This record gives sequence, structure tokens and C-alpha cells, in this order.
Amino acid sequence: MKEALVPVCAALGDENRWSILTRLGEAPASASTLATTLPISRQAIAKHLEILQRVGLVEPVPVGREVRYRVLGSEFSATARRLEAIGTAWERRLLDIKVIAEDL
Amino acid sequence: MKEALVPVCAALGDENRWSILTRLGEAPASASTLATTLPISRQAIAKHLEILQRVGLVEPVPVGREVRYRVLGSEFSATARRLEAIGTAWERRLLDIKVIAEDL
DNA sequence: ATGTTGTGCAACCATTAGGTTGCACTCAAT
DNA sequence: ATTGAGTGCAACCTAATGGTTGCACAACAT
Repeated sequence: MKEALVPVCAALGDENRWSILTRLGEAPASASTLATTLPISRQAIAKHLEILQRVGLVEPVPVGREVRYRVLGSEFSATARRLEAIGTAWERRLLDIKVIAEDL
Repeated sequence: MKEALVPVCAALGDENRWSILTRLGEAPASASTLATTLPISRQAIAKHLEILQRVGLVEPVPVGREVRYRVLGSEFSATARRLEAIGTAWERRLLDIKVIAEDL
């Protein structure tokens, strides 16, 4: 949960990873399964999954000998809240500056 | 406002850009001004500003012959809301699957 | 008129990121 | 016992990214 914000954003900055996340959002799946539909290789997908896992957006769920992954929506919400907080803070600060400037 | 989500996330996936954004969140500033404090060159900063501008996170504010940039908090909020919506949607979907699985 | 400050453009360099192929290993099923 | 599916690891390639320096030009100040 104490995931650094920047790496999470970086992980979300790739189209293929969004394809993977979207698929996982429908239902948990393994790298091999994903590879049957997505236009990139199984190994490429595995790398993406590793990245997504490291930033906490995804979680491995061992099922027998295969490793499925499920998306962690909670981490999305957490990231969203942080962005929201930062955005509104800056917005407010810049408004304050405007007010001060007009007072001069 | 109709900014693509993925490029915005990609833009937010770099530490130096966050340094810039943080500085701009305190007060609008030009590339040259930023360069006096940040550890990278003016040109590097200019490139980052161009990226941030293209995804709508930042806006140029011409002041005389210099070009200051202000951060657009609203775009942060917009991005945050989108992530939130997606995250909760997936969360809910996976819960449904769990319920169905348990029913079997 | 001249120097200085802020920008913009271009070439160039090094590193990383995304992708691929190939091989080895394990576990299930026939 | 052997085949096949699912995984992991490693080497390798290419393109994009982040950074730099150098130069040219406009605008303000001296």
C-alpha cells in the first residue's frame, strides 16, 4: 500500500499494460492465457506483469501449477486519491497567488 | 480535456517531471528559472515542459519575452476521477466473479 | 551600440524499455 | 515413460527516452 506514486504512474504509462489490465479486470488470467489473445509474446506479458506486480497494481494467484493474476482495484483508487489531493492543493495555491497579485 | 489517459500517466511517470510540477505548483515559472534550481539543463526542462503541455498538465503563460508555465490542477483531478472509476469498476467485477464461483 | 538574458532548434550520446527467440525445468495427463 | 502445457531465465536487438552541448536569434537594459 505504501507504493511510490511515480513508479505506479510509469507502470500505467504503457498501452500494452493497459491491455493486460483490462483483460485482468474482466477475469484473472495467466501470462500464457493472455498471450493467446494479445499481440505480444508470453514473455513480454510476463515482464509487464512483473512490473505491475512490483507497483502493487496486480497480484499473483497461484492456481495449480499456473500463476494467474488479478488486478487490485484498491491500488487504483489509492493512486487516484493521491493525484486528486495533489491537484487540488496546487490549484488552490495558484488561486491564492492570483488573489495576492490582484491585491497589489 | 479529452486528453488520453495513458500518455498522461506516462508523463507522470518521471521523477524529474514531478520535480518540475512541484515547483510549478508553488508558483508559475519559466524553463530558465527552473534550471537555476533543478539539477538538469534548461533544455532538458524545456523538453519536459513540452511533454507536460502536450498532455494538458501544464499551460504556457507568456510574460513579456519569457514563457512561464502554470500547472493545471484540474487535469490532475480529471485523471484521478478516471482512475478511480476504472479501479472501482474492476474491483466490483472481480467481486461478482467471486460470488458466482462460490455459488457453484 | 553593445552586452546580457530567455528561447528555440538541432545534433548527438548513453541508457533504458519493450520486445523477441531459445532453452531448461516442472508438473500433469495419457 | 513420454508428451505437452505453463513457467522461468538469459541473451540479444531496436527504438525511444532523457540528457547534453552548441549555436542562432529576439528582446530588453546599459
